Amino acid sequence: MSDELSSDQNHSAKGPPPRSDEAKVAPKAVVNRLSLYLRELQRIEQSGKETVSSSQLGKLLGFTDAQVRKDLAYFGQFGHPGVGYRCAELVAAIRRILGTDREWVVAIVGVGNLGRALLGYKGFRPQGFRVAAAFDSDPSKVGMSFGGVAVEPTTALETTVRERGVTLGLIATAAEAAQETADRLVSAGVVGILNFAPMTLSLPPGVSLVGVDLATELEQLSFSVANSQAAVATEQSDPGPGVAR
Amino acid sequence: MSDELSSDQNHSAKGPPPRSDEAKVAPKAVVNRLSLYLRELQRIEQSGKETVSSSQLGKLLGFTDAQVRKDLAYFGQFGHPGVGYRCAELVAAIRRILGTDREWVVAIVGVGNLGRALLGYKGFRPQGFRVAAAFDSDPSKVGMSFGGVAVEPTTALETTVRERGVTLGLIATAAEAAQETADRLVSAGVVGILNFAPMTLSLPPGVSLVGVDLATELEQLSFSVANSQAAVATEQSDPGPGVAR
DNA sequence: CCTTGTGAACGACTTCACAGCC
DNA sequence: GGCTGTGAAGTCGTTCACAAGG
Repeated sequence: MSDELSSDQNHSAKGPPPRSDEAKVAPKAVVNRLSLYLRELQRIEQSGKETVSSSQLGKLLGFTDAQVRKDLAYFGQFGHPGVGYRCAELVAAIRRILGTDREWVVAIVGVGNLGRALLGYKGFRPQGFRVAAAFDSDPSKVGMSFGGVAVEPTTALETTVRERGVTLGLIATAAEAAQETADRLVSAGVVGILNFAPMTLSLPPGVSLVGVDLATELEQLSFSVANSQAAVATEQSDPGPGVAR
Repeated sequence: MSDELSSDQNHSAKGPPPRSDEAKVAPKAVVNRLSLYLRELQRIEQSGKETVSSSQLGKLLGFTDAQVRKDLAYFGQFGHPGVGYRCAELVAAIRRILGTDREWVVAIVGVGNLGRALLGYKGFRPQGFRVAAAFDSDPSKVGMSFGGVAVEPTTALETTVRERGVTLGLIATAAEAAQETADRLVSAGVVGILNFAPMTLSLPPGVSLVGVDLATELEQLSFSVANSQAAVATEQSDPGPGVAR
């Protein structure tokens, strides 16, 4: 399957300007940068500044001012000419766009080194993600608690996920168990999966997937170094230019 | 993106087609997929298959056959018409391209939950990355050992990095310490950094950076779910631009 | 002045479609 | 028959540059 869906139609013949209101789905690269903007804005807000201009924000992240404005403009008009963007306002707007203005209940499957790190990670809560359950098939881990979450046997996955209203699943199992874990999470009602297992998953339409493979990330770095593509990429996705000089 | 290195400047006015030979640097998106192809190929090889066609490989990952062929063609001719690609051959070629046909020596700074997970991660070694050092500023952690690597005080960073020939640094510190850590790694000779701290880093030109922010990844998932952009992409991160200078 | 929002130009990436080879 | 490599066409994303607002 291809990644995008065919969601929106496009078919303007030629003559009249296609006036499609609304519905212009945002490029993935844009959404990626949105997270970066949010992170930076929260830091700026913390420092007491009330507003930022697109060029200031851009400079902090290595983007052009035009890029910043264009990105934000995909979702509405948040700026104030002559002033810039008010941090608090923009932070709220971006969180709304990303869907993190509400709380997402997440479950972690696989309590190995990585699963434990995720259970103990302090950065999720403030961004709207609450880890409410953890599962592992190893009986010796069941009953232990990490980051305030008790480990349950994998057999309890479906019932616990349903009972606690878990909507996102985080897979930190071995590659071999990843697909089955995904299937079970989906059947229990999870609508999005963040996969850390070095394995390609296939999911039914309607379920979102984001994958993070640690070895793969290092490979990207290796290539980058081997080709001296300096550049600075701070996060994921997006091709961006910018080398600096 | 400026994938170009600074080597050549561009400035063709208009007239004659710019004839840049050679030097067509691969799109970053392509390099990203290369890692995915590699992972899949290794699995296929393991299963005993000798060859794969672009359409088979594409189907496994959710890409079109043309995409797979085009991606590989950026780097040379690896296929055999009528046959497909020989797995072993292609695996070797991709590793060479990514630069993982040799061993990279890496160091991890910050031995918190995440740092320990990275130290214990079994997936690095087989892909060409050897973790040779770990540092933490907390004296109570110094001397402990994880994944066979002893934790050293951060004060030893420069000397140890140099002595062991570390070339890549992995930052798993708190956001506040990330920039200073990066600066020290760079000054000790590291040429690439994989940053897990939720913080934008700025590095001198010539040093590569890849960033992974766990909260950010979840935000992408959140957006995806909120917009039902199903998608099955097993990708992981990717680049971002960055500041430099 | 400053800064945003945006059409239009530009360039980057992807898909198509087919010639050539097994 | 099956399959790759690749120009050509098309789509998508970024940069430019400027009108309009505080």
